[in-house]
Amino acid sequence: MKKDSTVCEEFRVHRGTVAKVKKMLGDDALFARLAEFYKALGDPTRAKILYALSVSELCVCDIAEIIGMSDSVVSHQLRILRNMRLVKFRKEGRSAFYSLDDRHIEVLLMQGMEHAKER
Amino acid sequence: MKKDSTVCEEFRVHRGTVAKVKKMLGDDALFARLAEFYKALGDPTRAKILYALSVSELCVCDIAEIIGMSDSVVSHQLRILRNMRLVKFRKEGRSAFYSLDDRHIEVLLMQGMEHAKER
DNA sequence: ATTATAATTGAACAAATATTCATATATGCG
DNA sequence: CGCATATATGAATATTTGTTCAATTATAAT
Repeated sequence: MKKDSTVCEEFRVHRGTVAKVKKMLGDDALFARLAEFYKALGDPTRAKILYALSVSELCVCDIAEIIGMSDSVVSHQLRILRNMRLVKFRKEGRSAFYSLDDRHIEVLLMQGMEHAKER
Repeated sequence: MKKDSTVCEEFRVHRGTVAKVKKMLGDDALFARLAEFYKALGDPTRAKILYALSVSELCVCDIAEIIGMSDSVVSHQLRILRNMRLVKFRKEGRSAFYSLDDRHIEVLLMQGMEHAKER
Protein backbone atom coordinates (compact mmCIF):
# COMPACT_ATOMS: atom_id res chain seq x y z
CA MET A 1 0.00 0.00 0.00
CA LYS A 2 1.44 3.31 -1.11
CA LYS A 3 1.86 6.08 1.40
CA ASP A 4 0.14 9.38 0.74
CA SER A 5 2.48 12.27 0.07
CA THR A 6 1.93 15.89 0.98
CA VAL A 7 3.02 19.23 -0.38
CA CYS A 8 6.22 18.97 1.61
CA GLU A 9 9.02 16.83 0.32
CA GLU A 10 8.73 14.36 3.15
CA PHE A 11 5.70 12.31 4.06
CA ARG A 12 3.28 14.06 6.36
CA VAL A 13 -0.45 14.10 6.73
CA HIS A 14 -2.40 12.19 4.10
CA ARG A 15 -2.76 14.06 0.87
CA GLY A 16 -6.48 13.34 0.88
CA THR A 17 -6.85 15.22 4.14
CA VAL A 18 -4.92 18.19 2.83
CA ALA A 19 -7.14 18.35 -0.24
CA LYS A 20 -10.28 18.15 1.86
CA VAL A 21 -9.26 20.96 4.18
CA LYS A 22 -8.14 23.05 1.26
CA LYS A 23 -11.54 22.81 -0.33
CA MET A 24 -13.26 23.99 2.85
CA LEU A 25 -11.05 27.06 2.88
CA GLY A 26 -11.97 28.00 -0.69
CA ASP A 27 -14.50 30.61 0.28
CA ASP A 28 -12.30 33.61 1.00
CA ALA A 29 -15.22 35.94 1.53
CA LEU A 30 -16.57 33.69 4.25
CA PHE A 31 -13.33 33.77 6.18
CA ALA A 32 -13.10 37.52 5.70
CA ARG A 33 -16.53 37.85 7.34
CA LEU A 34 -15.59 35.42 10.08
CA ALA A 35 -12.47 37.41 10.86
CA GLU A 36 -14.34 40.70 10.77
CA PHE A 37 -16.83 39.35 13.23
CA TYR A 38 -14.15 38.37 15.74
CA LYS A 39 -12.23 41.54 15.12
CA ALA A 40 -15.26 43.49 16.26
CA LEU A 41 -14.94 41.75 19.63
CA GLY A 42 -11.17 42.09 19.59
CA ASP A 43 -10.77 45.53 21.07
CA PRO A 44 -10.92 46.29 24.81
CA THR A 45 -13.21 49.26 24.33
CA ARG A 46 -15.70 47.33 22.24
CA ALA A 47 -15.46 44.29 24.49
CA LYS A 48 -16.36 46.47 27.45
CA ILE A 49 -19.23 48.07 25.61
CA LEU A 50 -20.64 44.69 24.68
CA TYR A 51 -20.19 43.35 28.17
CA ALA A 52 -21.96 46.36 29.63
CA LEU A 53 -24.81 45.89 27.17
CA SER A 54 -25.11 42.25 28.22
CA VAL A 55 -26.26 43.55 31.59
CA SER A 56 -28.63 46.23 30.46
CA GLU A 57 -29.76 48.40 27.60
CA LEU A 58 -27.83 51.66 27.88
CA CYS A 59 -27.64 55.07 26.29
CA VAL A 60 -24.42 56.41 24.81
CA CYS A 61 -23.45 58.70 27.64
CA ASP A 62 -24.07 56.01 30.24
CA ILE A 63 -21.80 53.65 28.34
CA ALA A 64 -19.19 56.38 28.16
CA GLU A 65 -19.36 56.90 31.91
CA ILE A 66 -19.28 53.17 32.61
CA ILE A 67 -16.26 52.38 30.52
CA GLY A 68 -14.54 55.66 31.28
CA MET A 69 -14.13 56.98 27.77
CA SER A 70 -15.42 59.96 25.84
CA ASP A 71 -18.83 60.05 24.18
CA SER A 72 -17.03 60.40 20.88
CA VAL A 73 -15.03 57.24 21.31
CA VAL A 74 -18.12 55.33 22.29
CA SER A 75 -20.11 56.64 19.39
CA HIS A 76 -17.38 55.70 16.93
CA GLN A 77 -17.13 52.20 18.31
CA LEU A 78 -20.89 51.77 18.42
CA ARG A 79 -20.98 52.49 14.73
CA ILE A 80 -18.57 49.63 14.14
CA LEU A 81 -20.64 47.33 16.31
CA ARG A 82 -23.79 48.43 14.50
CA ASN A 83 -22.26 47.72 11.12
CA MET A 84 -21.31 44.26 12.32
CA ARG A 85 -24.87 43.79 13.62
CA LEU A 86 -23.63 43.09 17.10
CA VAL A 87 -25.76 45.84 18.62
CA LYS A 88 -29.04 47.51 17.78
CA PHE A 89 -30.51 50.75 19.08
CA ARG A 90 -33.68 52.71 19.49
CA LYS A 91 -34.03 56.46 19.68
CA GLU A 92 -35.94 58.10 22.48
CA GLY A 93 -35.87 61.86 22.45
CA ARG A 94 -32.28 62.99 22.31
CA SER A 95 -31.02 59.67 23.59
CA ALA A 96 -30.05 56.50 21.74
CA PHE A 97 -30.49 53.30 23.70
CA TYR A 98 -28.25 50.48 22.62
CA SER A 99 -28.59 46.77 23.27
CA LEU A 100 -27.09 43.52 22.03
CA ASP A 101 -28.48 42.45 18.68
CA ASP A 102 -29.26 38.96 19.93
CA ARG A 103 -28.64 36.51 22.80
CA HIS A 104 -26.19 34.65 20.62
CA ILE A 105 -23.68 37.46 21.06
CA GLU A 106 -23.94 37.22 24.81
CA VAL A 107 -23.15 33.50 24.80
CA LEU A 108 -20.08 34.13 22.71
CA LEU A 109 -18.94 36.93 24.99
CA MET A 110 -19.25 34.73 28.05
CA GLN A 111 -17.29 31.95 26.42
CA GLY A 112 -14.45 34.28 25.57
CA MET A 113 -14.58 35.54 29.14
CA GLU A 114 -14.17 32.01 30.44
CA HIS A 115 -11.08 31.60 28.33
CA ALA A 116 -9.70 34.97 29.43
CA LYS A 117 -10.27 34.19 33.10
CA GLU A 118 -8.38 30.91 32.88
CA ARG A 119 -4.95 32.52 33.06
CA MET B 1 -40.42 57.70 45.32
CA LYS B 2 -37.40 59.46 43.95
CA LYS B 3 -36.24 58.59 40.50
CA ASP B 4 -32.70 57.34 40.01
CA SER B 5 -30.45 59.71 38.14
CA THR B 6 -27.65 58.76 35.80
CA VAL B 7 -24.45 60.35 34.67
CA CYS B 8 -26.35 62.15 31.97
CA GLU B 9 -28.33 65.22 32.80
CA GLU B 10 -31.60 63.56 32.01
CA PHE B 11 -33.00 60.46 33.66
CA ARG B 12 -31.97 57.21 32.06
CA VAL B 13 -31.21 53.74 33.29
CA HIS B 14 -31.24 53.30 37.05
CA ARG B 15 -28.12 54.54 38.73
CA GLY B 16 -27.85 51.24 40.57
CA THR B 17 -27.55 49.39 37.29
CA VAL B 18 -24.87 51.75 36.04
CA ALA B 19 -22.87 51.26 39.21
CA LYS B 20 -23.22 47.50 39.01
CA VAL B 21 -22.03 47.30 35.42
CA LYS B 22 -19.23 49.70 36.12
CA LYS B 23 -17.92 47.47 38.87
CA MET B 24 -17.86 44.46 36.57
CA LEU B 25 -15.76 46.42 34.13
CA GLY B 26 -13.22 47.37 36.75
CA ASP B 27 -10.73 44.71 35.78
CA ASP B 28 -8.99 46.32 32.83
CA ALA B 29 -6.47 43.51 32.49
CA LEU B 30 -9.27 41.00 32.10
CA PHE B 31 -10.83 42.89 29.24
CA ALA B 32 -7.45 43.35 27.65
CA ARG B 33 -7.02 39.57 27.66
CA LEU B 34 -10.55 39.05 26.41
CA ALA B 35 -9.93 41.42 23.53
CA GLU B 36 -6.57 39.84 22.75
CA PHE B 37 -8.19 36.46 22.62
CA TYR B 38 -10.77 37.57 20.08
CA LYS B 39 -8.23 39.55 18.16
CA ALA B 40 -6.28 36.35 17.62
CA LEU B 41 -9.31 34.97 15.80
CA GLY B 42 -9.91 38.26 14.04
CA ASP B 43 -7.65 37.88 11.06
CA PRO B 44 -8.50 35.89 7.92
CA THR B 45 -5.14 34.16 7.83
CA ARG B 46 -5.34 33.03 11.44
CA ALA B 47 -8.99 32.08 11.10
CA LYS B 48 -8.08 29.84 8.17
CA ILE B 49 -5.21 28.26 10.04
CA LEU B 50 -7.43 27.48 13.00
CA TYR B 51 -10.17 26.13 10.78
CA ALA B 52 -7.71 23.88 8.99
CA LEU B 53 -6.41 22.64 12.31
CA SER B 54 -9.94 21.84 13.41
CA VAL B 55 -9.93 19.17 10.71
CA SER B 56 -6.51 17.70 11.30
CA GLU B 57 -3.16 18.14 12.92
CA LEU B 58 -0.88 19.72 10.31
CA CYS B 59 2.72 20.70 9.80
CA VAL B 60 3.72 24.25 8.89
CA CYS B 61 4.32 23.70 5.21
CA ASP B 62 1.05 21.85 4.80
CA ILE B 63 -0.81 24.73 6.40
CA ALA B 64 1.01 27.11 4.08
CA GLU B 65 -0.03 25.08 1.05
CA ILE B 66 -3.61 24.78 2.28
CA ILE B 67 -4.19 28.45 2.94
CA GLY B 68 -2.06 29.59 0.03
CA MET B 69 0.45 31.71 1.90
CA SER B 70 4.18 31.56 2.51
CA ASP B 71 5.77 29.45 5.22
CA SER B 72 7.00 32.65 6.79
CA VAL B 73 3.54 34.15 7.09
CA VAL B 74 2.22 30.96 8.60
CA SER B 75 5.08 30.69 11.05
CA HIS B 76 4.61 34.28 12.17
CA GLN B 77 0.89 33.77 12.69
CA LEU B 78 1.40 30.47 14.45
CA ARG B 79 3.56 32.22 16.96
CA ILE B 80 0.71 34.58 17.75
CA LEU B 81 -1.68 31.68 18.09
CA ARG B 82 0.81 29.86 20.30
CA ASN B 83 1.20 32.87 22.55
CA MET B 84 -2.54 33.05 22.91
CA ARG B 85 -2.61 29.31 23.66
CA LEU B 86 -4.96 28.65 20.82
CA VAL B 87 -2.66 26.08 19.26
CA LYS B 88 -0.05 23.66 20.52
CA PHE B 89 2.62 21.77 18.62
CA ARG B 90 4.96 18.83 18.73
CA LYS B 91 8.26 18.47 16.91
CA GLU B 92 9.02 15.44 14.81
CA GLY B 93 12.28 15.52 12.97
CA ARG B 94 12.42 18.73 10.99
CA SER B 95 8.70 19.19 11.08
CA ALA B 96 6.45 20.88 13.59
CA PHE B 97 2.95 19.50 13.86
CA TYR B 98 0.36 21.94 15.07
CA SER B 99 -3.07 21.30 16.50
CA LEU B 100 -5.77 23.20 18.36
CA ASP B 101 -4.98 23.66 22.02
CA ASP B 102 -8.36 22.32 23.10
CA ARG B 103 -11.82 21.43 21.80
CA HIS B 104 -13.17 24.60 23.32
CA ILE B 105 -11.50 26.61 20.54
CA GLU B 106 -13.23 24.53 17.92
CA VAL B 107 -16.66 25.19 19.38
CA LEU B 108 -15.98 28.91 19.37
CA LEU B 109 -14.78 28.79 15.79
CA MET B 110 -17.90 27.00 14.64
CA GLN B 111 -20.13 29.48 16.40
CA GLY B 112 -18.44 32.40 14.70
CA MET B 113 -18.79 30.54 11.45
CA GLU B 114 -22.53 30.23 11.98
CA HIS B 115 -22.75 33.96 12.47
CA ALA B 116 -20.61 34.63 9.41
CA LYS B 117 -22.69 32.34 7.24
CA GLU B 118 -25.92 34.08 8.18
CA ARG B 119 -25.39 37.04 5.85
C1' DA C 1 31.30 17.29 6.19
C1' DT C 2 28.32 19.04 2.84
C1' DT C 3 23.99 19.81 1.19
C1' DA C 4 19.05 20.25 1.41
C1' DT C 5 14.76 20.92 3.76
C1' DA C 6 11.50 22.71 7.60
C1' DA C 7 10.78 26.10 10.50
C1' DT C 8 11.80 30.39 12.87
C1' DT C 9 13.12 35.09 13.37
C1' DG C 10 14.11 40.18 12.68
C1' DA C 11 13.88 44.35 10.21
C1' DA C 12 11.36 47.15 7.01
C1' DC C 13 7.35 48.68 4.84
C1' DA C 14 2.49 49.37 3.91
C1' DA C 15 -2.04 49.22 5.47
C1' DA C 16 -5.45 49.31 9.01
C1' DT C 17 -7.09 51.16 13.27
C1' DA C 18 -8.27 53.67 17.76
C1' DT C 19 -8.42 57.98 19.72
C1' DT C 20 -8.56 63.02 19.85
C1' DC C 21 -10.47 67.23 18.72
C1' DA C 22 -13.49 70.16 16.37
C1' DT C 23 -17.68 70.48 14.32
C1' DA C 24 -22.37 69.20 12.89
C1' DT C 25 -27.11 67.51 13.50
C1' DA C 26 -31.11 66.94 16.06
C1' DT C 27 -34.09 67.11 19.91
C1' DG C 28 -36.18 69.29 23.99
C1' DC C 29 -37.01 73.23 26.82
C1' DG C 30 -37.61 78.03 28.45
C1' DC D 1 -36.92 81.60 18.67
C1' DG D 2 -32.47 80.68 21.05
C1' DC D 3 -29.89 77.78 24.01
C1' DA D 4 -28.35 73.47 26.02
C1' DT D 5 -27.86 68.56 25.63
C1' DA D 6 -27.18 63.85 23.26
C1' DT D 7 -25.24 61.81 19.64
C1' DA D 8 -22.87 61.46 15.34
C1' DT D 9 -19.26 62.47 12.08
C1' DG D 10 -14.84 63.93 9.66
C1' DA D 11 -10.09 64.86 9.55
C1' DA D 12 -5.66 64.24 11.66
C1' DT D 13 -2.48 61.65 14.24
C1' DA D 14 -0.16 57.95 16.54
C1' DT D 15 -0.04 53.17 17.10
C1' DT D 16 -0.66 48.57 15.87
C1' DT D 17 -0.48 45.00 12.72
C1' DG D 18 0.23 41.77 8.53
C1' DT D 19 3.27 40.67 5.02
C1' DT D 20 7.65 40.48 2.59
C1' DC D 21 12.31 39.42 2.27
C1' DA D 22 16.62 37.95 3.92
C1' DA D 23 19.01 35.50 7.15
C1' DT D 24 19.32 31.84 10.78
C1' DT D 25 18.74 27.53 13.26
C1' DA D 26 18.09 22.73 13.41
C1' DT D 27 17.49 18.29 11.60
C1' DA D 28 18.18 14.64 8.17
C1' DA D 29 20.31 12.49 4.15
C1' DT D 30 24.07 11.43 1.03
